[in-house]
Amino acid sequence: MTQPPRPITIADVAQHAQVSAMTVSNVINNKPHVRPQTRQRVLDAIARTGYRVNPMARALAGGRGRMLSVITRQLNLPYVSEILMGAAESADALNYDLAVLMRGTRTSNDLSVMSRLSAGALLIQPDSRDEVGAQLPEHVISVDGPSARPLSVDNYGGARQAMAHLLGLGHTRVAIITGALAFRVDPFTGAHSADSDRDDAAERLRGYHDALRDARVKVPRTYVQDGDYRKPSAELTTRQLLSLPRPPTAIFASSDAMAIGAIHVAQDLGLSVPRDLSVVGFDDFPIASQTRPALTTVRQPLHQMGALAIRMLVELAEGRAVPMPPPFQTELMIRESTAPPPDREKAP
Amino acid sequence: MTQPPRPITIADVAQHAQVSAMTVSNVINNKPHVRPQTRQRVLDAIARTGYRVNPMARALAGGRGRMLSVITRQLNLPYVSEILMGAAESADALNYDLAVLMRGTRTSNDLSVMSRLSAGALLIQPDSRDEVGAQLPEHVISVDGPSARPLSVDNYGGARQAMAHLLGLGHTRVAIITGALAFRVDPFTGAHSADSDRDDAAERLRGYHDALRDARVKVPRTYVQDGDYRKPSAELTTRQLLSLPRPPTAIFASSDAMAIGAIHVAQDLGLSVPRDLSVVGFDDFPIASQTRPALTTVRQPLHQMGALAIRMLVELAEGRAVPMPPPFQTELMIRESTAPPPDREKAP
DNA sequence: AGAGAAACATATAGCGCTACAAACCTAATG
DNA sequence: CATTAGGTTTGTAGCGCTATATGTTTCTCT
Repeated sequence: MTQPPRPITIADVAQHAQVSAMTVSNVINNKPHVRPQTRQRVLDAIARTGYRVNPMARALAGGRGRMLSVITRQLNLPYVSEILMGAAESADALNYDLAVLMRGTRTSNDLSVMSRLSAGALLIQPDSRDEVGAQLPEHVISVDGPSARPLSVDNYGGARQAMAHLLGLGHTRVAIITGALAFRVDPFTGAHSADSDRDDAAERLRGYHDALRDARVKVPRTYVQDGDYRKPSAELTTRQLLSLPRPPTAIFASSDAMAIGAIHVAQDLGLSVPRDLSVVGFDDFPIASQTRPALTTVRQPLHQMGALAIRMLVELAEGRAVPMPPPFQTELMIRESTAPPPDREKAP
Repeated sequence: MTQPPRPITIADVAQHAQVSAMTVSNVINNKPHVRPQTRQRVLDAIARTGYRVNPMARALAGGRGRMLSVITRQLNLPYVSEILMGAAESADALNYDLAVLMRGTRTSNDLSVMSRLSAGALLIQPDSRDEVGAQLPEHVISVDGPSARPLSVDNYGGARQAMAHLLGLGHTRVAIITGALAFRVDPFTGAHSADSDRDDAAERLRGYHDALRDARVKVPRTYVQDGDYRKPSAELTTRQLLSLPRPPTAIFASSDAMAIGAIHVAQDLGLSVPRDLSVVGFDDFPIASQTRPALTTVRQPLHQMGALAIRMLVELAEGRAVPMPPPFQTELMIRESTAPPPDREKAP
């Protein structure tokens, strides 16, 4: 067991440079009032000794580190990793370090680590009352969840984009597979109220309804099917949709995973996508462009959101005020899974 | 700007419990020699005050925290996130916290944070001389890269599994698209030597060759095509393979992404997979089972590797010796992209 | 040249925690 | 009943750094 050599401290550097420890500290932190010549001497000593700051000591002593953290529950979701990569890029550019913390099942004790060690935190899908969020709201930004500073996507607008595309193509029989609608059913009154914090699915559904209404297109109630963002739910509901007496000619799926599920079911039933059925997804995950047919989908600017969140965090950390940006706009990625409805090709 | 109230310290708790700070520390750390009654009193005080340890102070003072870190460069790769999720699960079960650090482009200063704050680190695809790895090798385990304690997958065996399957199906015209072969070409002598640290691709290729040799199957040199693990490279080479005068009836792709690329090209050329062409991938990423046809592929137990790495790290952290496990065995996931060669169906 | 103001450098005092060793209690011995 | 062994508790002394205040220079201006 090799004993790691005693780490170099600020005092060692001070000795080498023939200055006080404080001066070394001042140099490290780019404080003013250090003569260039002295600064250089210290810098040399740092290089010579191979000194590195101990962020813990620094944090303990009151200074905040140049580290930001992202706190999330899952990691293997494209949703999360997209945000993360945007955040990482941005952090790198701003010369901050990024730590990703996965909170475990129970509330993590050491969650406080980062909240103290880092200058700020980005929360992805935080709980209603996330500890960090509650404890130091002024250094926290959240995506897809409540906090003092939530970043949001214009889900409603995205849905309208998707519907405008479909409607524009001539579809009138457009179904939707919703995301997980976050309704809480009161066990006593039976009343169910939307969880206003996590309403992406509902917003997309609203976009669907409004688009239909504005276009004066009427669809049967059965065209609205509940999904849960995941593929199996879409497979089930697509089968139901396609076995309807008057099946839809287009499906707006509230996630890419569900869109892919819908396409697979359609193909299994001998239908061609997009000739017989158009499908639009939501998210634009990396797979979306890799499937056959490549998926037409609503792109969420997750990468940019991650990047912006970090930039805002840095602003906050460095004491500047930051205005909250408006909801992020989505972008419709038109690829191969949508086409005019078969009717039209026959009719005119 | 609400000033966060001064955080509760060990001293506050001590005062509440009418004991010394040291006793509180002893209780927190489950040290022996604390009377149950006293312990309880302290525990109550902790609950009452809402005290939480300050991991930085603890780390500074010499104790190592219950935190492990994973250090990686990328996050949006299925490869990485699979390992990560395994690690997260395991860490959670062992009551450790997990921090994921993304090292930026330059060597991160605060990389040392975790190496000091955490009890150990798992390095994913570390550089040849990663700082943490070099500085405290006794607390580091790596996956897919050099370190004192590298975890490895039996790439050779995996390739042989894939080939045995193909050969068993009756294929004799089997091509391979290799991964990124890490050869370094000496600019002077022209000699090229394999980078022994990152030899996955070469190992898979060796498995391919040996399987062919053992089965006494001869294939033209053109059946070995260089890829780089990514889809575009496979699309290019598959086109070449299929335009050969005697095209292969099966392709062993060294990654799932490349396998999917191969399938798409084949489909574009009007071939049916697996009827006209069998394709085997390597990795078994989540997408593999979601494609049509679902991909037959060699599964790397990444999840388990992540989980084991953490378990080993905990052992190391707690002072026990851990033997290095043998290379992880792969598993062939037989799905829909492989079938007997068309020849056979005609011939007999 | 001397006063005052900058600019520069340094001592001091912790941040919250844990080793370590010393002190304090029991209760079981001789 | 003093002695000792053992468990139990508590000071003391930092860990490496920074805020603050307090010295030093050095420069500027009259």
